[in-house]
Amino acid sequence: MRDFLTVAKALGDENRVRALLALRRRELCVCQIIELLGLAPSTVSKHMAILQQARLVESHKMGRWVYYRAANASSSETVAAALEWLERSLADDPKSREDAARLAEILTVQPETLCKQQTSKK
Amino acid sequence: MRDFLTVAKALGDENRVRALLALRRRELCVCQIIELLGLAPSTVSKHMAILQQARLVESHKMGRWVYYRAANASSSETVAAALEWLERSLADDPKSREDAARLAEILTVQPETLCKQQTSKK
DNA sequence: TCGTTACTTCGCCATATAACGAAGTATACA
DNA sequence: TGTATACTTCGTTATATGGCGAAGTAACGA
Repeated sequence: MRDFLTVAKALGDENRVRALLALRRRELCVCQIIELLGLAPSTVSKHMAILQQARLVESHKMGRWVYYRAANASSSETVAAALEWLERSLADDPKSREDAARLAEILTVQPETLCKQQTSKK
Repeated sequence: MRDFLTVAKALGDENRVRALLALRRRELCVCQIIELLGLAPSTVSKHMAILQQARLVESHKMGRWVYYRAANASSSETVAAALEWLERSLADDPKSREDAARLAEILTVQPETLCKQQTSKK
């Protein structure tokens, strides 16, 4: 029950759902998710921690970069079924398509360049 | 996206999930749900309104009694998939079983008697 | 080794949510 | 035609959540 509620709460925020949808196939580093969502780094970091707590995403560190990806199907029944629900409900969502297009643009820039752009914006 | 978030938020509260699980097969009037959850009538009414807003439950009025039941599968894809997720994740949940046993007791009492007991408790 | 970079944690604020009791609404029954 | 009943709506309070910037941590690079 607790696991279910943790997952449901994690899926109750639009920005987390957008991040999760973007992470369905490819993995992304935090600065790419920041760019996609247009939120402060600290906010995105918190969102990713909540998704990870719910086991909806996994992360690994490569040097200075932290990469996140959606959990694979062999995780818990609750998580697997939740990701199916997400897929069935939002695969064709307009916002999801919009984000996919924006993500394609973001991916043309090297993560390193992207991060430097973000710091210079301040 | 909005529908998905409304459903996810509705599923993010333990009392609402417990009510929804109880309503999977049989319909219940509000006083029976009040008895099951042990919450104030106004609180239960609000929870049911949130579930109904998300289209996870339907209601109909019979005299003074309002009956709720889980939405049927022919509702939206989002709702149908959400109810499957719930089923797959929590069918065997300990709390769910406990509630099922408690519900069996509650159902031995006529709703009318149950409601009167509740008002007399004040 | 000392800065820069990429991310996280902390502290704060504004808003959202869950809980209750009191008051309101609608329906049965005397 | 009241009065009791079953539920909902309203108003309030305590806590949870999402947002940010500042400060902290870990890793690369000059």
